[in-house]
Amino acid sequence: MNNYSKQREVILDVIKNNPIHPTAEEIYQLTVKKEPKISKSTVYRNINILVDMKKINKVKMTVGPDRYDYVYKEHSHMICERCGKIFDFYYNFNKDDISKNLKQQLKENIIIDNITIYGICEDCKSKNEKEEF
Amino acid sequence: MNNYSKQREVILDVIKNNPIHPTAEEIYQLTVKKEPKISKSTVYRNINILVDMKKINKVKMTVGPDRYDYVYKEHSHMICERCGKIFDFYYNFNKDDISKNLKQQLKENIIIDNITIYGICEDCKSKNEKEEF
DNA sequence: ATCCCTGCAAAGAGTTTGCAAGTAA
DNA sequence: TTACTTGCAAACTCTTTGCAGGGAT
Repeated sequence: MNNYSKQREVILDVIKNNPIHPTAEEIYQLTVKKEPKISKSTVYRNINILVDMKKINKVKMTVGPDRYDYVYKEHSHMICERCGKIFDFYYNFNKDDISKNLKQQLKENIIIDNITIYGICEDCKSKNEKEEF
Repeated sequence: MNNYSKQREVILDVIKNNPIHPTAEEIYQLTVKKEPKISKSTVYRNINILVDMKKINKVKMTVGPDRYDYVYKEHSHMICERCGKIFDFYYNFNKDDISKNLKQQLKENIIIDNITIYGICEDCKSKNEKEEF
């Protein structure tokens, strides 16, 4: 399926060592320091391959480009809808019970991959103290 | 802040009466039937205004354009990562407990807006029976 | 030898913006 | 009459793709 590629190795390494949920652009900027001739399309292509290989996760943002996340341990994300900051956290969702509910309501067996919370972080909340929060 | 606008009313109406989680393009196609001279930029502008007004929700897709959702009752979404289908469902997440955990782990008071599950639906699962699911 | 990978440049999808004219308050 | 809204077209951001050459197996 996939041949070895130095570029892909460096890209994965960059994502692994930068737990900042980098965007494709940030991954490119970090990778190009180690592989000066790499092109942005190679970065995009390999990011997609790594997502398919389940070595990294794509994190959907409410605003701005997608971000990526090295899969080191199962965790959840809380994403601020205002500023886009991503927080990792651990929570023991009752996946069996959620699955049971999904099955009842949707009449489908769903495989739960991950659970994401969209909300407002403290900084953004305090910037909006006048509003209806 | 916002003046009345016929176009915006029609757009909201279209979203309200089409619980199919339409994309901006679909909203435009449905709206243009009632308002033949409306432009796509007006649709985009008003969608953003309606999101700001919290009359509709933006639903982030794993693939393809964003979709929109009339806010009629609090519910959660399960989004298939393979085909992009959105399922509405109701689940009584223990938001107080989740908030408590977020506070402990992130040292921030987070306002939870909505909880989205990303997973694989039954159709997509059976199309991949050979794989490691 | 065959298939996968690369860089480059160009194209693509989806969304936003500047502008001059029109409409609401 | 001031501030918000519109349609149009152009610009913009992010991502994907076609191609010819290079590298892995």
